[in-house]
Amino acid sequence: MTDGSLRQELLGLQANNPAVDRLVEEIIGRVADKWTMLLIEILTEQECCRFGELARACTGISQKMLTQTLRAMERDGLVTRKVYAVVPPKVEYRLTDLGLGLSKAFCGVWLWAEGNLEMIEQARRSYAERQAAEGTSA
Amino acid sequence: MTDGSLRQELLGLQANNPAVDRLVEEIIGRVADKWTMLLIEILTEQECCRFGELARACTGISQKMLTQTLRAMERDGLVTRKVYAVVPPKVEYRLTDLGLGLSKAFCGVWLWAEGNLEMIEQARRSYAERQAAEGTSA
DNA sequence: ACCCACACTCTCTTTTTGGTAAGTATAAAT
DNA sequence: ATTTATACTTACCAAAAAGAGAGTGTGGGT
Repeated sequence: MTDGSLRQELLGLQANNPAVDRLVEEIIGRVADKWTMLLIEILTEQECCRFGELARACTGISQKMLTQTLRAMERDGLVTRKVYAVVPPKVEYRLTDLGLGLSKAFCGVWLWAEGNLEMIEQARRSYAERQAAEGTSA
Repeated sequence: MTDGSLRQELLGLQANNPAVDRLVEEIIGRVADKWTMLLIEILTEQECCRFGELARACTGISQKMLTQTLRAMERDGLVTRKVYAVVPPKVEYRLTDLGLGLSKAFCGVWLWAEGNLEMIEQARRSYAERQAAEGTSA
């Protein structure tokens, strides 16, 4: 248990291929940002959304970021974008199977965060205390 | 299957408490960045690392970002920081149980990314093609 | 004739992020 | 006396990200 066996065991896949690793890191960096995760969650809860619905559901997002994030997700094959040739315009977004798979994968992280909220907050408090203590003694 | 049952089923926890949701989002935003994920991976592979070892293992990171990320991780209770009062200085970092839990949670995302690399790259190619096609016709 | 939807797009400005490089402390080695 | 090693910290600067807000196209309602 002192070596890399845990990750290997958990991953159970190819031995560290540096090229694959780099790609994986790039994809995770791309995909693991706040808005992407939020949009995935929203689209998991309600599978078909229009642009405006997403804007309302995704509190605090700007139009710009919404468009940008959705485009990136479309590019990566996480969502489909269906444009209706009507006026006023109508566009529907929904997760692809790929996107749904990512949603499930993220679920573990959500669970962890939900389950450990208290511990994290406590860690922060005690860190702050330690800092304060150092401040007074130093 | 048309409503939010999937997430509820997968999460199986409290009904959407907005305050909790916001905290969870904040924590995920904090924790799901490139360097944090990389450091967690490194510290999962080798449970005890000195600052310099991390710097070497985490290719491309600057001292500044390394210190910054490690401090944030310490603050959130993901790593412990053990300082030896020697000269030259010696500091050892290792994951806490909380950090190890997050490592496992991230594992699902790594697996997803590794397992779907090909699909993502293909999605990107076909998106690029569609863009190019629109460019010529429009 | 005019305004409203809706889903953007564009420009401009502010904020945040991250890199570089230099500085710090100190004991041991040369 | 000078250098070396280590783990930082600080100051400065460039680049990238994100927000605000106005503009766009068009068919239908008034």
